[in-house]
Amino acid sequence: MTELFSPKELLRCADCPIRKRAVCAYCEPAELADLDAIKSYKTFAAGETMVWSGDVVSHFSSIVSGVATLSQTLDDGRRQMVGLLLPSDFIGRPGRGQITFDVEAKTEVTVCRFECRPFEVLLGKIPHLRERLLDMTMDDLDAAREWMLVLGRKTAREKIASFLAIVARRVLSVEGAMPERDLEFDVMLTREAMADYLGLTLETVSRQMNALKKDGVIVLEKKRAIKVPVFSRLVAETGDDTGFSF
Amino acid sequence: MTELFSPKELLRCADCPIRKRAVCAYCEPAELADLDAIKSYKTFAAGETMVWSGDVVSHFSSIVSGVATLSQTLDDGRRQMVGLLLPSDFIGRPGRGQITFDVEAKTEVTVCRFECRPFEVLLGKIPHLRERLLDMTMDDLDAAREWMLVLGRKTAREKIASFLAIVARRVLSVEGAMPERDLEFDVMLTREAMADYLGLTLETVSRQMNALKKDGVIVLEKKRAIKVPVFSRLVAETGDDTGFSF
DNA sequence: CGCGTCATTTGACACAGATCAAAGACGACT
DNA sequence: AGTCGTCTTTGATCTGTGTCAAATGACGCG
Repeated sequence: MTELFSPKELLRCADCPIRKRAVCAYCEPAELADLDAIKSYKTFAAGETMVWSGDVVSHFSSIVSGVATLSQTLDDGRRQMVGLLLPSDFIGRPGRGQITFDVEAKTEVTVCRFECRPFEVLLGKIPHLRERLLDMTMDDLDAAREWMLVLGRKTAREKIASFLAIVARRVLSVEGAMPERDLEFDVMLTREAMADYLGLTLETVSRQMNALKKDGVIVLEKKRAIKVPVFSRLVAETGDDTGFSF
Repeated sequence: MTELFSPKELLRCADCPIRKRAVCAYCEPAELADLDAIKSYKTFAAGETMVWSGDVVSHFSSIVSGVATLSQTLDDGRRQMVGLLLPSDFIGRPGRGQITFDVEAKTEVTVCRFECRPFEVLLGKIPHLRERLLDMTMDDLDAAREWMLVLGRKTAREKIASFLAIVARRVLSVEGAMPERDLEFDVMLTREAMADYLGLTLETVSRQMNALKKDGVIVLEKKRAIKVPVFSRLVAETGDDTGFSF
């Protein structure tokens, strides 16, 4: 369980990689100090379940690095991912003790976390915190609704293309600008996890990935490492020209 | 375009049928007076589009009576409903001018609405309003995520059963207690709208409704009027015993 | 009362994606 | 370098839903 960030390196919020996008994004330095006082870091290993559905959670967390997923399971084992958590995403629901989804670390994940009660107190004290939380929740809602269109109405090929386009946008927007050509990134998920996200089987995911590769839409170098020669070509395969905001 | 509620009847918030569940639910009488001062009512005919995707909206609205839907359309006409709006549901996104979904009245709909700017000012002034809006948004997010499981992993029969169970819970919770046996309600949607909600075709919806009827899970009296002899029997058909909170 | 419109049902058939099965690939560990 | 476990690919079939088409029913209107 090696750590990408040691607690020491991160003690100062000013240096935090997610400072500008996390729940604390709107906070002034003085307000940040209040959060700083109650925060701590924790790292989870790849594959570890961070929270089980139904658990009473003790902390709210922001992902600092790594990738986690939110998912639901039916009694007979059918599984659906309902959220993809990347750096700056928030986990937990102020006002509710419970969480109704499993949260799993797909890579090693480091979170910045706050005990529920103290955080809820700050929520009452810091308007900027509330505003950011509401904005993030509304963004999540929009993303979930975009995804319902993908799940309900798109073909397997369109689902894969939509997924890759979303991941490309999100991963690369964390890093900075996104070029139209020759963009490269990693899908950090197994074919099975992609299938769970897309409402498909892993076999279908594999076949469609290879079909997109054969058609030159993507280049697969190391199974998970995707290269997209022309981004608009990928977008054209998603079925809708209107891009996602996820 | 007959009106179920005339503006006059509704002038006083204290008498409002959605007083306890709408965005104003947490407000004190004094706070309510501020909202009262900027509110107005509007009625839409069944079938009317209340907002087009991409529109810059001038008002935020709460549904007072009737049923509306939130939906997205792909270029080639494929359609997915992403929200079912019943009395007390809120339409619009403070902080964003645009809406990215079509909002359609499926029955005659009366809304209580507020101009965006004045409402946003009150949002800054009234903590109870903010809190309620955040709670409602989080409830919507949970509902959307539950629905992703339905869209991604359930069979046609399970989808129909899930839909009926959700509508039963929502419609009847507005009216009061929900009995286990012999509950009756109206699905206010056509087979086509149900199909759009469930990611199915209207033919499949029709077939599965009749299959559930043949198996005695539901009784169909007038196409849209559903009777459920034993509610738990319907829930058993949804594929998951863990009920929905929608 | 008959006509037109719209919602719904029913039937026959096709196909996308699921399922079942097996073989490769790749990395980690000894 | 070899072995084990996990992830991925590939092939052969099956099946749930979609698609196309037409009949039936429900309701308002002249």
